[in-house]
Amino acid sequence: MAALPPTYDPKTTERELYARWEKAGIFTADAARSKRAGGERAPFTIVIPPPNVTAILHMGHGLDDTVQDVIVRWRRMSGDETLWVPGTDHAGIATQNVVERSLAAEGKTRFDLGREAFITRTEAFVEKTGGTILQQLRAIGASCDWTRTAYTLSPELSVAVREVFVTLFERGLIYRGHRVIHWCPRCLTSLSDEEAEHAEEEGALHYVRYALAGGGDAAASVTVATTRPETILADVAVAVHPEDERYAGFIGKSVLNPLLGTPIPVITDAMVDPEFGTGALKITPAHDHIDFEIGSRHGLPMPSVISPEGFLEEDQSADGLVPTELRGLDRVEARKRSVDMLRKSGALAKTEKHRHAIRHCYRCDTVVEPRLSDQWFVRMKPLAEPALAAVTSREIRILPERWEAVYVNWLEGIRDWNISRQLWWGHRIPVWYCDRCPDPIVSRTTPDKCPSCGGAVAQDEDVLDTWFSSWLWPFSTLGWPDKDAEDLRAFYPTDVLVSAPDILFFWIARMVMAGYEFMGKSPFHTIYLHGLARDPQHRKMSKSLGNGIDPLDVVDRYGADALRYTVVSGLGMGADITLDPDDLEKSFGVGRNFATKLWNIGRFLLTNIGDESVAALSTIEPSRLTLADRWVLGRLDAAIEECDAALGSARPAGGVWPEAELRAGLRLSEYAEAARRFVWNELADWYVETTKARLVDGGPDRDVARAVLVHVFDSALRLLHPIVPFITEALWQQLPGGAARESGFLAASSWPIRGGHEPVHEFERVRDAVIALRQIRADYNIAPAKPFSATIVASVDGKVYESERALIGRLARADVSVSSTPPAGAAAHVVLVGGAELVAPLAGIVDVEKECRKLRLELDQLAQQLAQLTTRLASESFTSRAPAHVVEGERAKEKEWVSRRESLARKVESLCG
RNA sequence: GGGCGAAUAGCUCAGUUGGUUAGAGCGCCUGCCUUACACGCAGGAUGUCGGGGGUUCGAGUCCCUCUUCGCCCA
Repeated sequence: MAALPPTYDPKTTERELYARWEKAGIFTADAARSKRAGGERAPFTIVIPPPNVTAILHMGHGLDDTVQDVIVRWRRMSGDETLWVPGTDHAGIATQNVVERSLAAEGKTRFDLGREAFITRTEAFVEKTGGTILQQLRAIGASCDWTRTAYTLSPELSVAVREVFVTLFERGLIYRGHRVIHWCPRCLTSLSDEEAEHAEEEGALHYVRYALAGGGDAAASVTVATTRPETILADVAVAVHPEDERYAGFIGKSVLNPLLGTPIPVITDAMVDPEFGTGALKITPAHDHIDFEIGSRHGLPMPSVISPEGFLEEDQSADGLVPTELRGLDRVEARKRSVDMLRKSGALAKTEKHRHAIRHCYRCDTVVEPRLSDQWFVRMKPLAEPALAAVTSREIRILPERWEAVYVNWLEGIRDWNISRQLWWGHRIPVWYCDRCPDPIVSRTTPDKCPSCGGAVAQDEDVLDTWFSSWLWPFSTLGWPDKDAEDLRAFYPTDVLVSAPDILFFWIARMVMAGYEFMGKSPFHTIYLHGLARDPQHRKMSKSLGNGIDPLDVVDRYGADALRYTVVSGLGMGADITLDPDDLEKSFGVGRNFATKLWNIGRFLLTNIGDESVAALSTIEPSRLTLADRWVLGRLDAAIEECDAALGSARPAGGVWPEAELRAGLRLSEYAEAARRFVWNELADWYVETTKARLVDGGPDRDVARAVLVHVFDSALRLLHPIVPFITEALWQQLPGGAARESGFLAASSWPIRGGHEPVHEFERVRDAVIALRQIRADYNIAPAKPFSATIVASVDGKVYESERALIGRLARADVSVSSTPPAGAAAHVVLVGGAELVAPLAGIVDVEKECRKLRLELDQLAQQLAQLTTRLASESFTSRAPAHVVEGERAKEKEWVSRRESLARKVESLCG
């Protein structure tokens, strides 16, 4: 066998291994093997949150897709027919923006090209640069089924989108509405509520006097507080709360628009908050959501004075309303000018600072403009009900639990979803209008003439919100609307949806709704929401802040396994992960170090086991196993159990999560820690050390050690494979018999199961004795290589020390004897856990003072704790009320502590007088 | 303004239904290149579990309250 280098080199391994996995078809699911399609295996499906087709991999993907891959590899090894569906999202606004920017560089706009040419150009762009991210996912080891790669704008998925639109229209759940929506003046499209994000900003609240019209009391006026004085031009009323006595005298009268001098009525509406500002609200129905509602109720006109691009402009609804000095100004500029004008005319009473939440476009961060327009909406209430019930009935669980409240809260206050976008890149709305007939034509197939009158038809200009295609992702990717599609039968419902919480509403909740509406079943049973990648200042990683980390950079420097291990071990349930873009070594050294450690354990094994065949553990006569052998096998079982417990159930057995499993499972960091602890702190630190002499000594015991080592390391590699797939595969392939076992790939091998090995507590005595000897060595600065002698004084049960005497001595590099009486003379002392004493006569160097100080301190601390324990046990209220096993445990502890205290006291007595 | 959540070692975080002498990684201190590993080994230090009150035999864990911070929705 070739000599292995002392550090693992991911570069020479990872790419080649991935290619071999892919070529062997390990990631390709077979629908026929799914139980739902008559096969033998339980299906397990994850659909990837589709990244934007033009995106490149960032740390958010690195995190999200690592989590999915860990889960998927775990299930694949556990024998499920596992499918991880990859794909991309056409990302309407984002992709259109990118192409428009490239056009702008040529001095052109999309309107110069025209719709068709623009789409052709965008398609070419996507063709060329799109899907890069799918290639990048391979570099981090993502075991997606690439034969099923999907795309939201593919012909297949477009059929699903059209089917859903038409069906919902037929069910009365899609309608066209004329109302105020969120409008991005930069993207020139409407946005849904979710896409218009809140951000707190320092603004100003202007108090403006509206004088009473018609002479009379010249001093009488109503003062209105507004953050948007430039919209005063489009005011059509002032509203007050009907029970607000302050304004009782004004109701039904008119006040003068302070910028235009035209009269507008004072009306009452219960929606007005008397507590806010002055309690009087100016009504501008075309430029505010609430004003629109009030305006509609009162049948008021709705003039609009702001253009789609956000400039003050008149249109036919607002003929003559915009004075020349404001005309053509941008919103912000117009606001300043309006304030000046109001100040000059004396209408401005005062201006206050005002913190308030302003909505911004989630794609370009431009301040959103409320705009009156015609849009298509989905009626959400009926869709929300099953989605809500799914969580309360435990068909779906959300991890971590706290997001469940957020989900419920959102669904309970759900509002209709604006799905039309004034873009060109996306699914064109399947609605046509006839010149002569009033009703729109909503159709699955593209009509060439009006079905009623045979006249010409024109398709709706708008496209659908991208999320209107991605909410179908769990079934559209599996072949729906073909209800007999093999994949759909075999793999729907899917199992776990892994994502960050920021798209809980955009995407996840809507997928649940679509799942129930079109499949009659929830699309998945578990929603796993992980945290976000943040920098050391705790800021979210983002392109604009420049604090991102390129996962490929990390892979290049430390390997994919280092990236994955770092992410998984640092990702507590729902917790954010902190990574430093300026110090990758600090951030990912943890993972790299772990990989190297694993590599070196393998290196030790492979170089010391030799080329002769290794016996299967099952063929080893149990009586030939040493204490250490039995101990490590017991620890392996414990580690498997801990990993299984941390990962939890793959699915709810009866379709509904039982209470006990509802919050359990998918604790990936605990799984990683349990596996790490076993491999590093138990296998490497202790067991491997115990085998060194046995491997050198030869003889039949050598074969026992070799068998146990190979078995235990093989199992450890299996346990770790989902987290660090490359290095475990590379090592496993070299293990004696490795590649010949099972399918030839660890990635396709089985998850370890416990071997029924009892825990071996006696070995803890060995460890304690070794640690105590090392303490003495450190305390007295005895050089590591210099041997010293020590006696273990065990008055009662010294059997373990007797039988493991040589091992203890070797691990501590000391000459150990066991006796029932302590040796005479000055010595260093440690009282061991079970009450045995360790005495090391160190002629000439023992510091009796120091020994006494150490022992007294220990005795004091123990006495104190023991006193508390004794008091507790003496208390009737404790012994009678606490559960029996707790009391029992405390009694056992007391017994042990008493014996230890006696040993310590005796020692102090004899040594310190 | 409404809702949800967080506060545990210098840092990042575990701590599942109340019952261990409160843990891990990183960092820190001391000594070691002991031929698998210095990306390592051995030994060590570090916590009034945000403040206050309560329930309980028993509270990091449950309740109330205050402080600070975060997220979501108006």
